[in-house]
Amino acid sequence: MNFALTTEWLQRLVVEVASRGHGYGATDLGHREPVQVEFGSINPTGPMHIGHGRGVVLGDSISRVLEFTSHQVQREYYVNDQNTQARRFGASVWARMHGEEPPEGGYAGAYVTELAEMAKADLGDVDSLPRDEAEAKVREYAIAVMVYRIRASVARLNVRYDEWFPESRLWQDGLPQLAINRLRDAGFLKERDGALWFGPALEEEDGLGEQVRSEKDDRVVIRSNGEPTYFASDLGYLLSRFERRGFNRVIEVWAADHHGYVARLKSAAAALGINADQLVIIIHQMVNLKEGKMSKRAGRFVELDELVDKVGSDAVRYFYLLRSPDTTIEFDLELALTQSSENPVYYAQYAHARLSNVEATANERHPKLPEPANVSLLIHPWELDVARQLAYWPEVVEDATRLLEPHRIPYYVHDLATAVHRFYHAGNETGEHRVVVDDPELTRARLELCRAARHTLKTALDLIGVTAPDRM
RNA sequence: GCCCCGCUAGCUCAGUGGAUAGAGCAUCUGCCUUCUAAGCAGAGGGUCGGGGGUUCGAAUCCCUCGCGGGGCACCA
Repeated sequence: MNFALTTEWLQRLVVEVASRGHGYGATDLGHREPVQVEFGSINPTGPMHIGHGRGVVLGDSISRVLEFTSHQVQREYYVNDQNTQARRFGASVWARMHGEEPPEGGYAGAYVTELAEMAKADLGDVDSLPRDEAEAKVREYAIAVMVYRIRASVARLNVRYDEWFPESRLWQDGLPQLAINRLRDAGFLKERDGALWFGPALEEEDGLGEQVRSEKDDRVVIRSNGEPTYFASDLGYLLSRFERRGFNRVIEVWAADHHGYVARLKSAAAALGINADQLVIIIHQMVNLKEGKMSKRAGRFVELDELVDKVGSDAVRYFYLLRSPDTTIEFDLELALTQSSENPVYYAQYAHARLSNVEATANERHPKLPEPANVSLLIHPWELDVARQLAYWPEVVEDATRLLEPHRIPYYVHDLATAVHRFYHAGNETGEHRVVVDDPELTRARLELCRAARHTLKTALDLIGVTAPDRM
């Protein structure tokens, strides 16, 4: 695409964008494709920290972009409510309720003790039950509280979910069992050392299958003690989504520490008869603290809530989305706090607020303006530059959709805001270049440009979940 | 050992074959009696980690080496 954008073409674009409003840039790219975006699904055994925030913001923005381009999106959080970690968590709370130390590999944070106190108050007679049942009740209770808190944390970041899907529902519906039977019939499972293993299958086509395949690539589905692994649940989860719920595509957002599982899950999907290309796994790199690795056990992590408290949702979202998922973030909390007032998000929001203010001023000064706008009066370079930026927007949306890369949007927002600030500033230099002037026709033409730019700014900010204030 | 990500201005990062490689921050110089200065204009700052290759053309594609981060469980 390399064509000169003529003045006349740009002027017509301004009219079109101003009239389409917030729909400008939306396309039918998705053709109503049913897509699930699953993101942020951490074990509900502790609070979200700033690393989780990155995945949550990324998944939410991908969902927003897909919705904007006519995909039928369902946003899901997969709640691990009965895996090993959940059991350890429940056992830890149970231990604290009885004045004991958490078991080996358990959870030791202060919030565990707090949960134990809450459980004692809310589950009064739990100790009259047999130990197994009591612990299960405590686990259920503790998980429910953590999920509640996670919901609150992500809501503060302007993140929405449609479904909180519990792992236990898969087993109730018999899906992992169904998947295991299917894989067994197809010859993908084998028993060894008393456990049931899944062997790789994807390599068959490349002619290297026999060389690549080895026992160490196998993955346990059912442990030798008869307990299923998370992998067994994931097999059922694939059937749940691709077959029971009929999603054409499933997009998962994972942190880089899980990347090794990508090939395994894809080969499992293929073995189940699902087209592995329809399972899209987006890996984002880690968020590390400048002081060192985050670690729950060492008590060295920053809670997401704390960051949102101090910096605000808009700044947090913009900060995360300004980076490609492939970049590791070294997080400096102190710097984030001191620089919060000069966060680049305000540059964009300020442009929006200025436009809103100008439009309000125009309405006061000129209660009646001519219709329609005579956009041939938009001739200055700073005016046409705004229009030129507007012309780029649909392509940005398309790239962000096709590549599932929302980070392209804040960069566009910045460029559009720059054009807007220059346009506005021209009126500071010389009064006659203001939007609101004595001539109603000229005012009306420039107002048209303001509306087009403001709508597009608002649309773009919406897609990254950042608010567009009318006043700052 | 194997797998994934990164290496671009002093710092943090954009840029998936096409013009003289860009932005923010930092540094320096100007601009508020005005529709909002959380803004605008300008300056300095680059062997795009090294080396090969493909191409009319490479930060971008291929190979290789180096450095940094992450991962290779009957945890998830």
